[in-house]
Amino acid sequence: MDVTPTALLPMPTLTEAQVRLKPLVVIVGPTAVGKSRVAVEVAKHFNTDVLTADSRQVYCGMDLGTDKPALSERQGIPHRLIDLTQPDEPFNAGLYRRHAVEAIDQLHRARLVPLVVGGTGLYVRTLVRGLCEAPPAQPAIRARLQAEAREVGVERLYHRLASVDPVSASKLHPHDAAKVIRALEVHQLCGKPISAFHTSHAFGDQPYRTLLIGLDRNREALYRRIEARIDWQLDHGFLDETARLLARGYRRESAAMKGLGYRQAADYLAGECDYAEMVRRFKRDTRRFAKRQLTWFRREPAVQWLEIAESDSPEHTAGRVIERIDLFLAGL
RNA sequence: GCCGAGGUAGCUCAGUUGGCAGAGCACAGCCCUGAAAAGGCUGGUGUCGACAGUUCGAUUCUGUCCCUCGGCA
Repeated sequence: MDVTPTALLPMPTLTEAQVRLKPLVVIVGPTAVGKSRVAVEVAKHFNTDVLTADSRQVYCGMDLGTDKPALSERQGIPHRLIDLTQPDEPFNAGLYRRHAVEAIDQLHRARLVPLVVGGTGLYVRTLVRGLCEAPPAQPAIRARLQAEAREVGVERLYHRLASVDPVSASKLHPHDAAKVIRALEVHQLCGKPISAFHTSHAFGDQPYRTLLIGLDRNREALYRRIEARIDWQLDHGFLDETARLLARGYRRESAAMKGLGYRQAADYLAGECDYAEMVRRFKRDTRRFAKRQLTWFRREPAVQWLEIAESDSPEHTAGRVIERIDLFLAGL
């Protein structure tokens, strides 16, 4: 960090009393709403880092397709919780939480406001409301359950779940392979139903004093931005990035390569659809994803929503966010 | 102007031997506790081009008109 005369650069650090309350500011919103640009401005103002909450930006080498901010866009602001692992390594909400808690802790020790920005609802929730103590995924067990689902059908697994954990079964749809498998996995690992962990935890932790800000735009405008961004990515080497990852041996079935865009691009590169169809699916699936994100965040309690108008600059939106944060800090 | 074909959901179309219409895509809503950019669920009233006639009843039959697309002039 450069040594700058404090008269020119105010350093709004937290007081000891504020730090003790463990404040946390989180900016959420659908993909392409403009979170990253705003976050950099906000981070500059508070002289803090940007902590991303993005399940895809954690992978090294997946840059363009995950809309990872380029170095120039970061404007000297450290971005953390990016590039944490390789695309063939398992990553999950629990690992994210561990990394994030550590980063937040460091910022608190420096008496700075931790600023989390991201679109992965579950990851944000693990910070804001904690994560239950159920055992983490165990690759061997999971692989076996997946194979079984493929061979005999998910319904059979669902039926088994209904006998060992009727509570979970009643909450899941028999076709929801991912969650049925996870529930069976937990039961196999520790003999306890995952529903027991969920019930006792109930997202009841409150490790931080949190301010949640949601950014949104008019739906049509958001969709236009999504499509424009995808066109830009395709014009700037997204297919090359995908080809490079495939060439390095990352399989199409891996969690990382099943991400938006990579999946469609890999299908196209394998000759399974033409270019126009690939673009169509990439855009459509991204629109649908943005919708799911909004459903999730709408349900998250206490989100303060800010609607961004087409004519608003990132600086303007950042100004509105900073106002909310100032109010929040003043109330601590 | 004449001859064809057609006008049904945002789009492409199916259909009703006359009984208040249905698929795909698009879209909308929802669920989610270590795969979460993943995974799953739900949703179709639309002047069936307009008007008139026949009929108990017309989107379906008849007539006129309007529009679209071909072909011929």
